[in-house]
Amino acid sequence: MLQPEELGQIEKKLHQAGLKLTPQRRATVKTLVRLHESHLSAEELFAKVKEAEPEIGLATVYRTLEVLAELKIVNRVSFEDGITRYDLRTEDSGHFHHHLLCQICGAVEEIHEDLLVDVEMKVKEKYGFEVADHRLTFLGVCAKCRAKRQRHLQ
Amino acid sequence: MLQPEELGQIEKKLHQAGLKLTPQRRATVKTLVRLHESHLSAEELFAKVKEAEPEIGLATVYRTLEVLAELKIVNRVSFEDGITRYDLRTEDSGHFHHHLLCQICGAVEEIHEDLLVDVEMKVKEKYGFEVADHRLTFLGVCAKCRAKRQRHLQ
DNA sequence: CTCACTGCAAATATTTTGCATCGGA
DNA sequence: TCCGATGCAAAATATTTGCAGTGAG
Repeated sequence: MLQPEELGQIEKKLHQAGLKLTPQRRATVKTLVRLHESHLSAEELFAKVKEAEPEIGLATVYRTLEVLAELKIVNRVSFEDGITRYDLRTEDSGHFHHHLLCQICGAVEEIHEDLLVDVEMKVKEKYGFEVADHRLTFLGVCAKCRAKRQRHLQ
Repeated sequence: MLQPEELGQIEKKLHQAGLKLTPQRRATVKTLVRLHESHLSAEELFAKVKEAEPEIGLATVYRTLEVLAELKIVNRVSFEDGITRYDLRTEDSGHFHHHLLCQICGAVEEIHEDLLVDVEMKVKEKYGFEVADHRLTFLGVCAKCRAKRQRHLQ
């Protein structure tokens, strides 16, 4: 929805950090914004970026992702499968988002609602731990697969 | 605390699943229970098990961990560093536990308190997602490092 | 006695790095 | 122009697999 906006924002951030805006970085960021719902791995992103920028190398994608993670533009996440995925931080709210991973169909849905405000406060008070960020994934059965299961039980 | 108890429980589970109780599996499970607070990687666990069972191979440790994960005896977890770690499920409560990962010193602390009862209910109601399990890690600064930081600021 | 299990080494998969070259600022 | 950024290939890690031999049940 606010994708072009985000694209500009991110390029600005890169610029402010004193980094060069190479065509490879542009293409990588652009693809990342376009497919931000997909939770791509480095390899997958590489394949997508290559469509627009065939000269790009996999190492550059890794290096760009590293830079983006340092600038807090993306989060590294991993869903049990040992592959690191990259998740664009939503720029609209300063808030994190959570994931719903369906164990039947493998779909990952995002929840853009901070459910942990109270919990984080409790962690701070009770354990003296200052929370800066979090990773929360629920594993279970998504609405679609639940419906499907119902149908099959008849 | 209830380690020997757990050890027996786990071996019983393996047996019930029709799996052989080889010396390698015994040694692996025993080490896992003994060091259950360490969040070991396969490689680290291998090194530890090797002390008691020098003949064991790394592949066996991987294969044993796979079996244990299938039987829900361990959870796979990963803390952003690309390495899969294995976390013994606490047998005492049926409940999950959460992690506090200190970004300064790298320590991982466990919280054995289910903070998400309300949140999971909300997820079910609002998103139609049936939660079976979750992974929750807070990233931040642990109490120890906070104290250290205070001292250095003086 | 049988077949699941194992060790070892080779194969894969994933990510990082060295280095000569290129090109954005 | 200059130094950061890139591509490529090689290296470093992490994990899986094929296979012949072994031993738990």
